[in-house]
Amino acid sequence: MNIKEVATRTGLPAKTIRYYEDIGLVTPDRADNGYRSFDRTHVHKLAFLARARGLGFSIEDCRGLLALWEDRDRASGDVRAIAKAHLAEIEEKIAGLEEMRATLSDLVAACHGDDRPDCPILKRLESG
Amino acid sequence: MNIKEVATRTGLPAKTIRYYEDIGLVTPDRADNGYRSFDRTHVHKLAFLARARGLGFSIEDCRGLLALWEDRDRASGDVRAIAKAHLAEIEEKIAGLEEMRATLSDLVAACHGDDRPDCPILKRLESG
DNA sequence: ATAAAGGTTCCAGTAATGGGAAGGTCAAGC
DNA sequence: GCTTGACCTTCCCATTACTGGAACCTTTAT
Repeated sequence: MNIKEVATRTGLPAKTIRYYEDIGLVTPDRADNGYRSFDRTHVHKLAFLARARGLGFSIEDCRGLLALWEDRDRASGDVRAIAKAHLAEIEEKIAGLEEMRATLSDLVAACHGDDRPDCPILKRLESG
Repeated sequence: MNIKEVATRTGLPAKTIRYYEDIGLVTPDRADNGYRSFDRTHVHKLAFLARARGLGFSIEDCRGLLALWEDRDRASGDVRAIAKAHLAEIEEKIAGLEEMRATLSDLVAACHGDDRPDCPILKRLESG
């Protein structure tokens, strides 16, 4: 299977698939003409990566998850630990963004938003 | 005023202040020895930048906000538009992260997390 | 024969810094 | 006067996870 079809099947851009090969996440075979040749397991692996990335796991997280995935004897506790750490990060990010949202929506609400030069948003950025 | 003091006053790392000069956000004077020389207005501007960045405005947003801030005749509607767009972005990010959190916390809850190799998290990543 | 659609490698750029090298400057202490 | 240490300078490389583009080769269809 050539790269374009893999791209269609996994939803990953061809560029990204090549990049994943570069950094050692997949190792497709090569045909005589130099084209990458993917089989079912490669596609499966890439689809796994696409989903994990979609859930916001970093590339390095994915590397770890892949290793665990391919290790028949892995402990599910290891996977859980990665997922839990990731969950904590997500929750932190959400908290930060919610703080921003609160401040910003206060500011937007306070701003009359017309042609007058008086603007509470800038005032706030000016003086803290 | 030398860069270190400005860094202390604004909370921005010296590196970042130099970078902001590079990209044209501030233009400190230069002393005879080549050192950057900041005055009150520079510090004020940098403090403004620090706050705006702290609220998650991008550098380019900041450039726009700074221009409006320095324009005595600006319309507060312009500022409000930037802030509203940013608010919308933040809300999108929060929504995305909350989806991830929901999925992940389901997965973590479903995973027994012991030494057995059976892991619902990997199963889910495997089959979508 | 030619053109389109695919494939390849490599180089550079993104956002917003951070790290560190190599070297100039300044103030204090001896 | 000299040294030490803290500060300043510029410059280049690294980060994350790709994305775009150039230059070039292969396959397929007309």
